[in-house]
Amino acid sequence: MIREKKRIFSAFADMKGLRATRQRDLILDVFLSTHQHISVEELYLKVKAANRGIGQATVYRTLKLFVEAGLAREIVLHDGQTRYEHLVAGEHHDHLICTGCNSIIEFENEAIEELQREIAARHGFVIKSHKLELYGLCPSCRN
Amino acid sequence: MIREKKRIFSAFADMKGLRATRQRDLILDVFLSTHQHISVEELYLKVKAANRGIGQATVYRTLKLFVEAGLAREIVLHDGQTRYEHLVAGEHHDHLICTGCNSIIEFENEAIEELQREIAARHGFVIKSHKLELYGLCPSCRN
DNA sequence: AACGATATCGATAATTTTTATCATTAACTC
DNA sequence: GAGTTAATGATAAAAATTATCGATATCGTT
Ligand SMILES: [Mn+2]
Ligand SMILES: [Mn+2]
Ligand SMILES: [Zn+2]
Ligand SMILES: [Zn+2]
Repeated sequence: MIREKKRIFSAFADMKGLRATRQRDLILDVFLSTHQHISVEELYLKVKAANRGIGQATVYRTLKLFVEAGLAREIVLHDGQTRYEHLVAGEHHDHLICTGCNSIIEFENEAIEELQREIAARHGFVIKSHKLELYGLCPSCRN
Repeated sequence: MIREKKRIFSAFADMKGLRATRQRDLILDVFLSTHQHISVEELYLKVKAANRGIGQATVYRTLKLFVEAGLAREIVLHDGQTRYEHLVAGEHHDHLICTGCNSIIEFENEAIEELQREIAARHGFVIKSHKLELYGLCPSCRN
């Protein structure tokens, strides 16, 4: 999986005429080693722990490349912080978020997706992307 | 409708012990005269046109009060700009957005809402709010 | 392997949006 | 009307992201 994603980025870089740099390699390694929904600042700190010299502008720039390459998705939740998560090709999911502890549950629902397409079609739109976030309290935060 | 909303805000202010100021009156008047999805900056300019002396911090503060009073909803779309829209008590809608011309179509779909509740229940959540945005191209922007 | 062109980097300034601070002003109570 | 204090407006500050730019590293070509 990780090896595959590295290959994808490498191919993307080739196609776009981008150079292979130590920084991009390292940031991709660290990003792939993390789990879901990491903020730029959090990732920057992790990367800096491995290589003191890396600037945060580079982390910002590189994450945008990952999105462009189809490896990552940018998500902005209720708290306004921009986060990135791994993107699995061909898959999609939405988020159920606890406003108490900020935990996130991912879900997929084809019935909703189909209804979305119907609504869009009714207005002559073709959907390119969508964002569905459900906010509530998880079982442990309800007490 | 407008008179009713002014009454609601007035009652809200009484309840919270807030004072009735010229600024709040004016900002509410201008806000109610606008149509959907206005940014703070846009509203600030409109308000300033009516009364040069008003500060934008007051507009920020007052819009938050409108939300608290149930008169307005804050929405943050793809472009990152925070906007406010009138809220009709007991009603809810989601957004279909054209990424070409930024036009917005509002829709309601009870079937989707029901599916959302089912998904949440499956994870022991009770939904407090949700956000559904469909992004695509409108008929005129598809050419 | 060295060269040359230039993409990329890191530091930092600049932007953008929103919030905090605080002295002054204006509502409300009596 | 006087006193109390919430609210305002100007401005500083914070927070997040983007732009700028000289120095450096990459890479195709020698
Ligand atoms: Mn996710
Ligand atoms: Mn709307
Ligand atoms: Zn929780
Ligand atoms: Zn359009």
